[in-house]
Amino acid sequence: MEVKLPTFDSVFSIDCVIFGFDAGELKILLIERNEEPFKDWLALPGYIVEQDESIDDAAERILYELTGLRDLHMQQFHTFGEVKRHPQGRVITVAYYALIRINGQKEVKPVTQYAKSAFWHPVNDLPKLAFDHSEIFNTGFNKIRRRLNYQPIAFELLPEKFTLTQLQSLYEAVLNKKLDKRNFRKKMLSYGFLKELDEKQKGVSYRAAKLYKFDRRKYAKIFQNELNLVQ
Amino acid sequence: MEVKLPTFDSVFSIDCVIFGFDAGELKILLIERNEEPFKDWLALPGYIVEQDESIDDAAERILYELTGLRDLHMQQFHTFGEVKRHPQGRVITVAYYALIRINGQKEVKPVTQYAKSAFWHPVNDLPKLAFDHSEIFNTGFNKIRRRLNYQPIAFELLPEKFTLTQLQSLYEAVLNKKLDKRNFRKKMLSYGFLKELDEKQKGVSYRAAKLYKFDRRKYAKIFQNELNLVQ
DNA sequence: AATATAAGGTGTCGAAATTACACCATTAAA
DNA sequence: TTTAATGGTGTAATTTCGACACCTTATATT
Repeated sequence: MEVKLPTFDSVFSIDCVIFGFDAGELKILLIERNEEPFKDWLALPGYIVEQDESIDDAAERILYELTGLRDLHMQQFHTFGEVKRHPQGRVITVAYYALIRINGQKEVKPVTQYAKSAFWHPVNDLPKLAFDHSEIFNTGFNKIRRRLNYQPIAFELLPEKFTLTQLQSLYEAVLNKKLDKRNFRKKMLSYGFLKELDEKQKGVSYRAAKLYKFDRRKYAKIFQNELNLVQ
Repeated sequence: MEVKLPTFDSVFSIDCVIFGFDAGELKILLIERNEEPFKDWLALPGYIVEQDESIDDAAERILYELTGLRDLHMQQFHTFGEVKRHPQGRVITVAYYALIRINGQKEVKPVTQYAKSAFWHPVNDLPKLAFDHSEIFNTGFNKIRRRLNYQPIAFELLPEKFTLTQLQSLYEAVLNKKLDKRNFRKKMLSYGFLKELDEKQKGVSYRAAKLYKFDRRKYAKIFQNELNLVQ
């Protein structure tokens, strides 16, 4: 039996592709929908922009409502405006991405009834998503892959203190290729925006690695004219 | 006396930043508005997206109606969604750019009454534009400056057959800096996507230069993984 | 015919960046 | 004490980058 849905004329909406990095794996945030159409499907967090809020504000609000996450640095990357994207009417969607540290403890949980749940899912082997969200995800993933080379986005995904191996495995996850350890370290250190700490990794069952911090001020100075960080 | 304008709830619109290159100078296409608000002001060509057309289709249609130009390869670059952008109501605008050859003969002329005229204007010394169009232009100019390094956009601005000096002066106009002639030629030729023709420039009062063509197929092969074309 | 003008076209060398490549050191657990 | 796992390091060959100057050719001018 087919459910008859109401229709509407035309709305703006926001969809969010939120990347996290955890246990050497790149993940994105998905929700389980609780409303028709695509009820029970997995989808990107997204909803409708209000009359009196900018799209940037809307992106923050919507992400919060659907996942409980706040104060991310979200950036728009593409607008999807095909006519038949949404079964109920005309929807033009501005897609945003953000990068975030997943600390084991950080729980994600919808604040509204619109989503049943929210959770992290590895970017490899994503299931089919609602609407054209698979396409939106792909577009976003390609964007950050490219931006990795000229913006310090890697550091938003890592904890404040990180090891060079963690940094490298993040690059490898995003670029989807192996990098040479010695060359990677040489290059990263040569930029001068990594601050070596007097601290070591803890709780590992092998030789502990030195911890580093990302020095935002040095970065800003050096990269006024953007460069490629990795080949 | 203040004119009272009608208001509306919310619309999508398109604005176009169309770059052309002529006589060694980079230009964009402006219209003179024929309607309130901002009647008689200069503005980017732009208008409202219809219910039943995709934003890409709308961009093509709107550009045609306001300038008579057709079949450009337009690409979206940013969406502007501040609340107070438009005095009459909420407007979210997807901005597109395109690059085009200005052949002396190619006239631009509005097809609708919405614009009084359309014309090319050098990107240096642009006047203040209607709405937030100055900001839109700046954002677009920065985008193509960056894309110049990894997309063959230069070739869309040049005539089909061009000299290396023309190519270089286009790069110089977009990047806004002088480049070394020998290094530039060495690098461009080394990529292998320029086809040397058996023809020379005509009608110049000095030694005629060889003409080249851009070889799209070779380009596509070489640049599957994008590179920087110029430092 | 001679000259002036304007742009076309070309090569080298040093510096810097990139790449390929392998082994010993350290720590914790078994 | 041994094993397992990762940390951490240097060099040499190659490639790319950037700086740099002069002769050639075509047309216009006298």
